[in-house]
Amino acid sequence: MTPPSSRPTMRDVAERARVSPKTVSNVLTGTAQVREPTRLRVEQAMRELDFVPNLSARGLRNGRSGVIGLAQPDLRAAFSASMTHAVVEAAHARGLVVQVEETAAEPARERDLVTRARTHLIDGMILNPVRLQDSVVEHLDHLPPIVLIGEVEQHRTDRVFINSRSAARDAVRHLLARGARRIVALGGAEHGAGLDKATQGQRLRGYLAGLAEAELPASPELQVEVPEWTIAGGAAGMREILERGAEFDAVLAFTDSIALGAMHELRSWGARLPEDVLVCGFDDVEHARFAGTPLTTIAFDHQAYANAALDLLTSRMRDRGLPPRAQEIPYELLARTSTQGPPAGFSGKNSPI
Amino acid sequence: MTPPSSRPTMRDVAERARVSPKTVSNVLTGTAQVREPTRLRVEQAMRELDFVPNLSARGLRNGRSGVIGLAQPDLRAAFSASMTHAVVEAAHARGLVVQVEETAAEPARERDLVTRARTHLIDGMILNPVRLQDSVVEHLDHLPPIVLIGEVEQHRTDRVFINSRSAARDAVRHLLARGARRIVALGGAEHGAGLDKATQGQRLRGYLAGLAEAELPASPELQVEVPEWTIAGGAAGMREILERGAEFDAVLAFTDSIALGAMHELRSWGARLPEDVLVCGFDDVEHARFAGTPLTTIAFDHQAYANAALDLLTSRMRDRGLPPRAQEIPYELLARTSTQGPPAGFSGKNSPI
DNA sequence: CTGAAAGCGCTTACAG
DNA sequence: CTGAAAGCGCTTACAG
Repeated sequence: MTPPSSRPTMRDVAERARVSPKTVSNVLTGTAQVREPTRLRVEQAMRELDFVPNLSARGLRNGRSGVIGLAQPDLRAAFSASMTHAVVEAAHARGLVVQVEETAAEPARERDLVTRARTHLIDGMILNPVRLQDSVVEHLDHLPPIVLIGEVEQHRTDRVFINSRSAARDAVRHLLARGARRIVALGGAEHGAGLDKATQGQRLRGYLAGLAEAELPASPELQVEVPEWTIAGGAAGMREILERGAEFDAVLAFTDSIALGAMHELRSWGARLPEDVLVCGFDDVEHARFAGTPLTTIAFDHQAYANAALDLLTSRMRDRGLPPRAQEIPYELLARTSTQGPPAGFSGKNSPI
Repeated sequence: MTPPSSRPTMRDVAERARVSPKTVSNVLTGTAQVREPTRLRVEQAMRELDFVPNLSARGLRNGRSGVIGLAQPDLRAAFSASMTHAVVEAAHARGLVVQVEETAAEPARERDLVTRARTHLIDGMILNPVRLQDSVVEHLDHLPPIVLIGEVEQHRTDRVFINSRSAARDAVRHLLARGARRIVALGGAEHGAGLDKATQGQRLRGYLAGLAEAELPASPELQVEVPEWTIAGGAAGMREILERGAEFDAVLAFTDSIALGAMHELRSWGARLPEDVLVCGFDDVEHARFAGTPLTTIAFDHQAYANAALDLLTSRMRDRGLPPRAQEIPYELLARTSTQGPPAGFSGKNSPI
């Protein structure tokens, strides 16, 4: 094992520049003014020695590491990838680096993360929760600053969100306006844990509200939960609806990845898109626009979302006593080919595979 | 600012358990045997105080942080997302956490990362290089252990790779066997920097080799570089070929994301897939299988790839004196709908948009 | 199996 | 504007 001391330290720099370590520190952090010639001497010594400050030592001393955590359920999902990109960019702009965590692989992972977060050298955390918002809140006093992303129903943590309920209702209105009457909810169901889960619950509520205001019935047959919000998960959910033999003419998928899986499954059962079935997604990830049938979706500015999360997080890192804040990011429905109606309708009974 | 001392320390635990700090350390690290009753007393004290070790202090003391870096060009790309997932899982299994970096956003980012890597508290780094393999090699002595992923042409660094050259040649053979004769290379070109860049160069060489062994000419008109290996980048590259008025009957895209963009662009120019044009990608990301026209691609085990990278990295973290090692991961060509030939052929002249 | 001392490399008061 | 001292919270020799 290479000994830790193989790297030059501030002390080495100080000796070479003939100043005290404190002056080197001043040059590095800009805490105090340093006279030009002294500063140049110190900088040259740093260059000559190829000095790099030891962040463990700095972290130990001032209690901050410059690292934030970003925890998401499944890093493979397109929305996660887009959010990781946006958070890394936003963090970089603020002099922070990002440690990523994945919570959905094992049930215990999200709880572990929250209870053991402090062990991970992080100054703060952005968490896209699947299950555990309550237990986050319980542990809040023992945790580093946390910003939740998504529609978590509590008011003790900072959070960034889009109004998923209203967005889902808008999506239903759009599908109805394009001639749909029997809309599948792909991602949540009233029975099951549907309404209990943060983002999923809000989208389901919006779906139900959209049907209600059009005085259309909500049919359990047209609702299905999707455990993994991936393309494969969406395909599996769609298959379940099709195997039920349900009749429908539109699908509201709770993410774009789910929508892509649904479109694939529908095509393989012989459905024409959008002639038979309209499809709407959520998130506007890159492949929504480039899908075989370009996907209508709820779009919002992912970078603005990440910037808001980092603003909340860094302000709380400066002052943990701030009241909890919630910031809403605007969305818009982007109509693409996948909802060019009116749809003829489809059913798994039409064409067993 | 919350003072660093707000958390209980090993000293607090030691006092409560009536032992020395050293014993607490022994319980924590398992360095030395601790008698059962003592250990239980210490563990109870840790629980009562909600003690979590300070990793900055541990890192300062033993020179390791337990964090590895993962640097990729563009975190939004589907392959990056898949690799991030796989590396996080592999790291987790080894008790490590992952800090992510993005290098393509600004030209200086990759160099910065390499020259300043040590500042980032990381014990090692997995780097998917775009430009800078040479300068990585130059700096190697001053860097933490590095594993390169991708087809970098040098032999001083540990690396994991698939044989992209042979894979690209296999893809060309496959396209030719399915009836193609004029194959677009979407991602690299002989003129331009085509052959100089690691992965891109290997795939281009394989493409040229495949044509040569069939005694078919390589036409510069059918080659184009794609600066961003994303869906949008693929669409832009395909558009350039189409606007040249080139005639072709197949596309070898250098990643699946590029392929998806190409398929979208082809469709919007009126091409039928695969009736007019065959398309083959690279990487087998999830959306390749679920594309409107399921995509033939070069598939390999992403998790095995990540595991290999971590094995190389952790072994080098233990012993920096090891000779450089290269590990090849096997691939296979997965034939899907997008290469069901024979293709009729297409040209941008057919249908100006 | 357990303890007392020293030190990893920084930065923060405290002096000048 | 610069310096000498102390200490952040651990772990590593060194004793017993």
